[in-house]
Amino acid sequence: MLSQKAKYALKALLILSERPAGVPIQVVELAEEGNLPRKFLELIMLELKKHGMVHSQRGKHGGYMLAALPSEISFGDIVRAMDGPLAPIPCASLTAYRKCADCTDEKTCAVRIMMRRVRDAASEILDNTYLSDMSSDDVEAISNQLVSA
Amino acid sequence: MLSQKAKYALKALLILSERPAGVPIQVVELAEEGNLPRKFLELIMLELKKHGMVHSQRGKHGGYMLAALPSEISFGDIVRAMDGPLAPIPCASLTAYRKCADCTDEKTCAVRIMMRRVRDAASEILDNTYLSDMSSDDVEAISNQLVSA
DNA sequence: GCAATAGGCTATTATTTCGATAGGAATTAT
DNA sequence: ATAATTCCTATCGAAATAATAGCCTATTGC
Repeated sequence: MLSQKAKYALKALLILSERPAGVPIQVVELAEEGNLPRKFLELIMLELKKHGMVHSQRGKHGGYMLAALPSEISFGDIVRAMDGPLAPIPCASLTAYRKCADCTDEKTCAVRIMMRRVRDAASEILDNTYLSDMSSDDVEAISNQLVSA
Repeated sequence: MLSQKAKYALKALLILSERPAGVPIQVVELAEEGNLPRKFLELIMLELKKHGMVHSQRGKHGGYMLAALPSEISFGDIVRAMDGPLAPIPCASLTAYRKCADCTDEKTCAVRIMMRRVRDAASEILDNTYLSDMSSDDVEAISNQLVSA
C-alpha cells in the first residue's frame, strides 16, 4: 500500500516540479493546488527536507523548492523516503534487508523469491521514472493514448 | 506490504501443494512444518476455506486439503484473498477500484498512472505463477542459478 | 453410544501504524 | 515591531495487525 503521506508527497513534488526552479512555494499554496490537508502537508514537506529532496526558506516570502532538477528525482526516491522499502516483505528488500523471524531456510523460501520479483518490477518502474517524466502535459498525453487504445 | 497473514497462507498452501492430493493435513502439522503460530494459522485456513481455496474435513483424522490443483492456484489469488487488491492505491485497482476522496481530476493524476503500472507489473508476476511453479525443487534450482550468476 | 480429535466460530487483546490536528517557537521580509 | 512562514513537539482517534483463548460442533474409531 502507498500511504496517504507518500501520495501527498508525490503530488506536492509534482507541483513543485512544474514551477520555475529556485522560487519558493508556500505550503498553503501547495495544499490548495493539490487539494491536500495543509497541516499534514507541513509535516510531509519537513520530512522531505530532512531527506534532502527539497530546500526551504523560512519567514515571510518563504516556502519550499526542489533540491534537485525534476529529471533527477525519481518516484522511487520519494516513495522510499515516505514509506520505506519498495519490497513487500523485508527479506526481499535490497535497501533494507531484514530476515524473517520465523524463517528456517531462506534459500528455499518461495515467498521470498516471489516478493523479490515483485520488488524488482516495482523498482524497475519507480526508479526509472522521474518527476520530469510525469509533467501534466505528459500525463495528459498518456491518458489520451489510453482512451484511443 | 505483504501481511504476516498472507505470508503464512502462502507457506501453508505451498506445503499442501507438495502433499498427495485429497489427503487431509492437520493445522498442527502445517504449523510445525512451516514454523507458523498454530492458532493464528487456524483462522487463516478458515478464511482460505471461505475463499474456496481449500476443503476441510472435521473430526478425527480431519484436516485441510487444496480445493484445486497446485497448477490452478496462483500467488495472485492467495495474496488477494488475504490482503486484498494488488494495487498500491485503490484508484489503480482493477478488482477493487475506488476513487480517491481528494482527487480532482483522475485523468491528469500522475500518481494513479504510476501506481497502475506497478499494479500491472505485480499482477503479471503473481497471477502467472502457480503453487506448482514453486515447489521446493523449483525453488532450490532457482536459488542455485542465482548463486552461479 | 461415547470419548477423543479436529475444525468452526466469536471474542478479546495488545501493539502498532496511520492520518491528521494543535499550538507555539524560530526566522525572515517589510 | 509586525506579519508571515517554516520548524518542531505533542497529541489524538481510528483503524489495522498479529495473535491468543475458549468454547461449540462435527466426525471418527472403538
